[in-house]
Amino acid sequence: MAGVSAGTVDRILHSRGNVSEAKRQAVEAVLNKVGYKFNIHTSAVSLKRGYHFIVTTPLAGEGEYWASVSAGIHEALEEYSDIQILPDYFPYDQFDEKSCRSVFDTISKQEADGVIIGPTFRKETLALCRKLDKKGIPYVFVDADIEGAHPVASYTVDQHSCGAFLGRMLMAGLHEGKTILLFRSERRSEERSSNTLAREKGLMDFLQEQGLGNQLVQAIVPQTEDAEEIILDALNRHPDVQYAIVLNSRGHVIASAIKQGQLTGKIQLIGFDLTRKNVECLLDGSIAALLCQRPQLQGFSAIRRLISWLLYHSKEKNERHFLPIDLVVKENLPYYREVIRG
Amino acid sequence: MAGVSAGTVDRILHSRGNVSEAKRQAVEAVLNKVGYKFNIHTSAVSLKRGYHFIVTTPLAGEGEYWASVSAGIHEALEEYSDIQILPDYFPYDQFDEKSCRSVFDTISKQEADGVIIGPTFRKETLALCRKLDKKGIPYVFVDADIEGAHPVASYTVDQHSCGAFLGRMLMAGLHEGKTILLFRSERRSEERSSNTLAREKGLMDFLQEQGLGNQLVQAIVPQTEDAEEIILDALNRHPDVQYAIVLNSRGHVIASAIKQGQLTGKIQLIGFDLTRKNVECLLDGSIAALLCQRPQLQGFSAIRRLISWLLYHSKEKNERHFLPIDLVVKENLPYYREVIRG
DNA sequence: CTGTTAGCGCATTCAC
DNA sequence: GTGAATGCGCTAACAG
Repeated sequence: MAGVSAGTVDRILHSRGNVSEAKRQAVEAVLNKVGYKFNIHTSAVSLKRGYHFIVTTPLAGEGEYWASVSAGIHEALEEYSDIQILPDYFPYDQFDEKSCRSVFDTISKQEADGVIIGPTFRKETLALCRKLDKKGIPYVFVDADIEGAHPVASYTVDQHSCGAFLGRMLMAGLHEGKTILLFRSERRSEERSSNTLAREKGLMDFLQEQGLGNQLVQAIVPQTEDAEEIILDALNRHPDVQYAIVLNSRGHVIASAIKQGQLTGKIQLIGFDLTRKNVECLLDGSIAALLCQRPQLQGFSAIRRLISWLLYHSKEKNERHFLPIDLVVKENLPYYREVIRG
Repeated sequence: MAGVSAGTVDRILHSRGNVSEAKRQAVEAVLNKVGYKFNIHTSAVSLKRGYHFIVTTPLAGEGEYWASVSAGIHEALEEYSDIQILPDYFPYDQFDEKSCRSVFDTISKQEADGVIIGPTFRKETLALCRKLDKKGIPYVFVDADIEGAHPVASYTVDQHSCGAFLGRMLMAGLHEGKTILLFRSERRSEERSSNTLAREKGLMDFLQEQGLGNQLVQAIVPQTEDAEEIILDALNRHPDVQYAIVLNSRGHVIASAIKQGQLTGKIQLIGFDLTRKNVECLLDGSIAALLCQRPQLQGFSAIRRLISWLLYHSKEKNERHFLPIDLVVKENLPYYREVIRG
C-alpha cells in the first residue's frame, strides 16, 4: 500500500533504522489508516527461537503461597505454548539472606532472556537488578516491589490497603467490649517481611482512624515446638478476644492451637493466603476468613508481560500493577481454585 | 516423522476422514511422542476468514452490570485481535418478555458463527437454543444457565453459594438482638429473576442452619417514584435493623433513602454488583459492601471459549463454569476495576 | 485415500 | 537504503 517491501515495513515497525524518513512517514501513515495491530504469535512462529526465563522466588513447598505463583506461571506457559519458553527455577531460602545472595550470584552469571523475581531481601535484590540492568536483561517483580529497581513491571498487592481491608472486616464484626488479638511471628531473620509490616501499618492506621486502636492486643508466636502452648496461653490471658488475626500465611498454626483448646467457633481467626493448610482450616471452621492476593494471576501476568516486552517492546518500563484483594470464607472457597480467567 | 504429508496430518487433526486407519495410528503416535500442541493463532491466520458473533443480553446502560460483561467481551476481542471477529449486539428488555421474544426471533434468522446469551426468560431462551442447535450454531451462556439447553459452556456464579456467603458475612457482624432487613424489588415482569431467587434461597438456608432465621425481616420496594419514602418507612418501622440487604444490583436505591434519612453509618447496607451507582455509594459510605461476580471475566471467557470451539473443536460441550464471588468494600475497591488478568 | 502447492503475517538473510 | 527470497505452523484446493 505504501509501495515498499515487507523488509522496509519490518525495519520501521521495529525501529531498526536504515530507512529513509520519507518512506517511514508513508508507511506509518498507512499503518495508522488500516489500524495495524502487531501479531505476537505469528511473530514468535517466524522467529523460531526459544526464550530462557529465570524464575527466582522463595522456595515453594507444595500447597504453599509460592506454589500458586508457579501455577500461574505454568498456566501462562500453556497459554503461550506457541512461543517456546524454557523456565528455569532458582529458589532461595526466604529466611536466609546468605542463601538469597548465593542464588542471586548464580543467576547474575547466567544468560537469560528474562527474569521473574519474587523479592525478599532488599539489598540483595537491588544488587541483582543492577547487574541485570547492565546486561539489558528485562525483569519483573511478583508479590513485592523493590524501590530503586527498574523492572519492566511489577505485580503486587497494596499491602497497606490489605491491612485496612482487614481492619474494615474486623470493625464490621467486632462486638462491644471485645478485643482483637494480633499474633506476630518471630522471624528467623532479623528483618521482618516488608509485606507483613505494610499490612500491619495499614491495619493500625485504620483502627486508629476508627477509634478502635485500644481494642487490639498482641502476642508473639515463636517458631519453636511449644508454639501451640504459647498461643493458647495468650488466648487464655485475653478472655475477651473475639478475633485472632495473623498477617502472614501461617494462620493454620494458630488454628491448630484453637482446635487444641476447643475454641473453634468461639474465636474468629482471620489469616492470609489460600495455602493448602489454611484451606483445610477454613473448611473445618477453625479459620473464619482468609485474605488473598491472587498469586496465580501474579505469575501469569509476569510471564505475559515478559513475552510482550521481548517480542514487541511494548509500552513503557516500570509499570506498577496492584492486583485485587479477595476475601475467602467457606462459602465462596470452592470457586477460588485455579481461576485465572475462567 | 510418520512418513506422511502435511495434508494427511491436517485431516487427522481435524477428524476430516478420508484417512487410512494405519496412517492415522502412525501419525497419532508421533503426535503424542512429540507432545504436539495445536496453535490456534497460526490456524486463524491461515484460515483467513472472519467470524460473526452475536451477543444478546439485557440492554446494558452505561456503568451497569451488563456493560461490564461487554467490557470483558471487548478485552477478549482485543486479546484475540489476530482472529477476525465481528460482534453484533442484540440487546433486549429484561423486564419485557415480548421484547426478548422478538429479539430472539430476529437472531434465529441471522447467520452467525457463535452466539453469546445472557438469558433472562427461560422459555424464550430455550426456544432460541433449539433453533441454534438445529442450525449447528454454538452458543455460550453468561450470568445465568438455562436447564435443558446445550451450550458449549456457561460462565455463571453459583447463586445459592452467593446467598450463603452473604449470610456468613451477616452472621459475622450481627449484634445481639439486632435484625436484618431484606429489601425485595417489585419486578415489573411477573416472574422474579431466577438469580435473585437462588440467592435468596441460599441466604435463607444459611440463616436457618445457623439459627438466625427469625432475625430477618422483609420489605417490598416498588419501582415507583415514592420508593424512597417506602424504604425509609420500613427502616423506621424496624428500629433494630443493623443490616439492610438487597439481592440485586439496585442497592444504590436503598442507599439514597439511607442518605436521605441520615442513617449512613447506622445501618450497614450490603448489595450486589460493582455498577457505577453502587460504587459511588460504596465510596460515600452509604453502601458497606458489595458482592460481585466477575462480569468481565464472564464476557472474556465466553468469547475465548467460542473461539476455541470454532477453531479447534476442543473438549466436550456443556461445560459449566462457576466463577468466584468477590466481596468489595471501600478499601479493596480501587483494585477491582477492569481486571481480567492483570 | 494421499501428496503437492500456494499463501496467511511475520522476521531474517542476502544481494543490489 | 531497499527489495526479493525463504521459512515458520497451518489450511484449502486440487491433482492423482
